[in-house]
Amino acid sequence: MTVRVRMAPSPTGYLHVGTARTTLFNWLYARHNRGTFILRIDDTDQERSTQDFEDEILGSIRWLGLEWDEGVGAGGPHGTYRQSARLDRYAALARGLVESGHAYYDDRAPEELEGLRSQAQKEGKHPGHYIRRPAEVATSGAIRLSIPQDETVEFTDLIRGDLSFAPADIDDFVVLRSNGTPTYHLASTIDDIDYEITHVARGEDLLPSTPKHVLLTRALGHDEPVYAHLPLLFGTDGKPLSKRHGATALTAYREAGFLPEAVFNYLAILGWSPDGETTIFSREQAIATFDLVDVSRNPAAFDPEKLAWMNGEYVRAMDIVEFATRIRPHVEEAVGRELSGGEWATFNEIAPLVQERTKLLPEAGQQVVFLFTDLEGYDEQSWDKVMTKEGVGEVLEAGISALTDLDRWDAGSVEDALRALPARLGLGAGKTFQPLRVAVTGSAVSPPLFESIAALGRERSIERLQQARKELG
RNA sequence: GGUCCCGUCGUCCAGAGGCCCAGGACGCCGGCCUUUCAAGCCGGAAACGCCGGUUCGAAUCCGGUCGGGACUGCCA
Repeated sequence: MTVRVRMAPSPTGYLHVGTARTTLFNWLYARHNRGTFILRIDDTDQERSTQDFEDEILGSIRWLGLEWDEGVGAGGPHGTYRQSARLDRYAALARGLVESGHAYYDDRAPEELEGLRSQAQKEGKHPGHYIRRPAEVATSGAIRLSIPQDETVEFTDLIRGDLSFAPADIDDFVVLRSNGTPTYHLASTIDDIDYEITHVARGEDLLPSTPKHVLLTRALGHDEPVYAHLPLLFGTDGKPLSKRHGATALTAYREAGFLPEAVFNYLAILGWSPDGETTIFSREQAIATFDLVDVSRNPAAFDPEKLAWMNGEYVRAMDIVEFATRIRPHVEEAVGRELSGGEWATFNEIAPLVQERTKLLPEAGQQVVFLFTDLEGYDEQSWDKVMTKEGVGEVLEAGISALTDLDRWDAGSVEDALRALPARLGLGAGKTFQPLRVAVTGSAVSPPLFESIAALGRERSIERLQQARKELG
């Protein structure tokens, strides 16, 4: 039997990192088993569903590299893979359920139902205990599934093991609303049957609904798929992941300059690992070893700091040409204009040094702005810390003459010339080089000094040293 | 309130009765390297929620307890 798994986002919001991880695990499971990964759109909620959200979700999934084999945009033998196109089918099957005696019409008023519920709660019982088929069944209204009371519902969860639910704790839930539209339970269950889904891996929040889906599937005359309920994602404080923990939309990470392969790796490590030692691994390695049964049962905290560290690992592991190419947009963004071919050549000279100290791509742009824009002043802290010291003026002057007399202009020559300064001035290396750094780059924090000066060029380097000398008064 | 799920360092993961006075990673602390910032290297602090039981032996099995979470809609 080939594995067929699906992801079924509702286009009513952005792709949440938790949903992204669920998608990732489904994808990994399909790839590991050489199965089929299906993408379906659960857009029964026409009010809240939008094309923009759908585009955003699909774009995010593609960005992560989780291509799907069947479904929206990819085609397949099951039509549009959009629930909004299948409303008639859901309604027809719901009515069939009434005919076969598995379901019944219910036209009781909301207030009446509410009364039954609060009564059940008052008595410490499950609402299902009261929301049952009335003696007098209606001939119209919503359609509820009738839960057989003589049998406990049992099924196996790949992650949690054998689970069982007492029928009294399952209410006769609505499958078709009185307006004829299906509930999530109905549409999702029918789709899983029609699309021949073999494994349903979803968030643990759906676990309490699973016995309903099992019963519904059986009432429809089929065997239920294998379920796997993934632990939910939390913040590092143990509270459910929300805005106050930072961005929860995957696109926010994309825009912040995270690499898709790093996000992929990080999401995978939330609730799973290939072994006890490995933290960084390729998608091929993940595919080779992934299995749903190995997924952790307890909730995982999404830690942006660890993600950032991991992103740095991926940035540094990147091929230098690729790195230089990928940060171009960020460099131009930081500089505020497009760069010329010559400027790119300059940039490429120090790109390897920038790469080493980059965690997020946009930071890389910040590191090189000094090369392509005029210095608009100095970083205040840097100035106070290094430029207000005794002897800074002499250092700058020595630097100016050392560079002016240079025959050749490259990092090595610049280094040779400047290395001689500390001894000549009777100062420590730091006392000599830091003032030069601040003068040339505007900050006490920058890429390595000699390479920076070499890349800046003789004329502009000396200009900046003179400018700083002037600022000193 | 009820049903269900979960419980190893601050965080993620490893551990499926002796290999564990618990291992790897992020973060943190200290050191080395060093002209800055990173990176790298070395070292350190840091956990089996609690109580019983089973067993020669328990992080691993059982029970209870406490704590956290999800669900409890004609939302998904």
